[in-house]
Amino acid sequence: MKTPERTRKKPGSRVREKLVETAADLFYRRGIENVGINEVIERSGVARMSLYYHFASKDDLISAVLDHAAEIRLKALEESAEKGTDPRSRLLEIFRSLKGIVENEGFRGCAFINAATERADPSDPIHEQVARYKSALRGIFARLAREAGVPQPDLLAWQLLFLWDGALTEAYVQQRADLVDAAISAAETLVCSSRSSSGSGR
Amino acid sequence: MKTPERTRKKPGSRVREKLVETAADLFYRRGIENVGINEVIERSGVARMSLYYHFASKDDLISAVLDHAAEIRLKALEESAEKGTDPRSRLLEIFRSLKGIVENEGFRGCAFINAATERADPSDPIHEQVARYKSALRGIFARLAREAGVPQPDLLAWQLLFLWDGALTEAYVQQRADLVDAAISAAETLVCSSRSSSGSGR
DNA sequence: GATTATATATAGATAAGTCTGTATGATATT
DNA sequence: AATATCATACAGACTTATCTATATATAATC
Repeated sequence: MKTPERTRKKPGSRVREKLVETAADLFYRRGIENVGINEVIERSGVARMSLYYHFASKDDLISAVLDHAAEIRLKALEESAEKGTDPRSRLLEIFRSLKGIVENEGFRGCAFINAATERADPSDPIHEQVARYKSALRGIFARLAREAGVPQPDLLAWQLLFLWDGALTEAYVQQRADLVDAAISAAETLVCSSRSSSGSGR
Repeated sequence: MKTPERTRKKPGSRVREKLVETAADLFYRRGIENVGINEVIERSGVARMSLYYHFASKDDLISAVLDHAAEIRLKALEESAEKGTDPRSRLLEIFRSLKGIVENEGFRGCAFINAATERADPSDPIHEQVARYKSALRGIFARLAREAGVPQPDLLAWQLLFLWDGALTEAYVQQRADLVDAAISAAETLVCSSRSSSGSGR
């Protein structure tokens, strides 16, 4: 059974980093299954066998790419949240950061949803990884909702996650970055409808 | 240049129908790009050249499959809406029908979003088809919202579409059909927050 | 009615290209 | 010497689409 944990062993290598970054970009922009190993190594300027030295398989590379993407994205969202002064505004700041995401050149929806879609089999390890990322994102929502004192923080967190995913998806499908404004206003409605005992009107 | 409009000419053929139905099932359950035409014809019990007689290419078959799926889905949603007595409840009835959709054995998210995701290139004709379907769905939302007399029916329609897409996506990613309850309650919140002058509180 | 044409369907072989992963050996780098 | 990287060639398994030849059944025409 190969050695699937080779990935975690030597995380610090310039070649390895280059492979992950290049693959992350290619996989996102063109779809994981539409990008072959050959293209990854050509664009990385790395030898074929160097890839298979660092990664047991293409799946192993994909896994590393998703880990990398999750780390970056979650960190960026936490930073966006810090722009808000109270929990409620921190929640909305995260949603406002959607704008920058979808306006990005080459935006193509949520990388994690895309990955889960391309791998149709729900028992594929990728699915667990995607579910974990989405749970982490939902965890941020839930934490802020709890801090804001809303009555059902977990419910609100799920609802905000639906809005998040839906906005990313439609901005991609309809090719319209401005749609996120509607998502932001929906988030405001949901957040403000979940009143705590003490709160400011809008 | 062959004759690409052959598809539309003779829509009524048992073999053709069988191909579309079989492909629709296989494409949805396993992903379009993960299913070869070999499998489609084997499962259909149809000869290879019969497929290429009715369809110019695999892409042409995919297009027919999406048309077929859109027709069925939109019709079913209109029927769900009829269970409601007034525009507002008709909107919510559509959302309640989500439950049955995600509880379906082999549920794998939205077939149209999945198709758009697998075809990464936004200029792929499939994208237009997917966008058209989503616009039709949003059109249903917007019509009912207008009939309900909400102040910004188009805005509400987009927001409901985000919820719709997000709920389908997360129910798939997290493999939890019960999540749609949270989406239904969010829809209620949004619909009821978009008050018309005369309306009942909740 | 007999003949001819057209539409539909089948069968199998195969072209031409894709893909992942491996085998092998040489070469740097530390 | 051990680790890391490179360069090429290759195996084997896929893919879509094409080609050729054949079988029916219906429709058009003489």
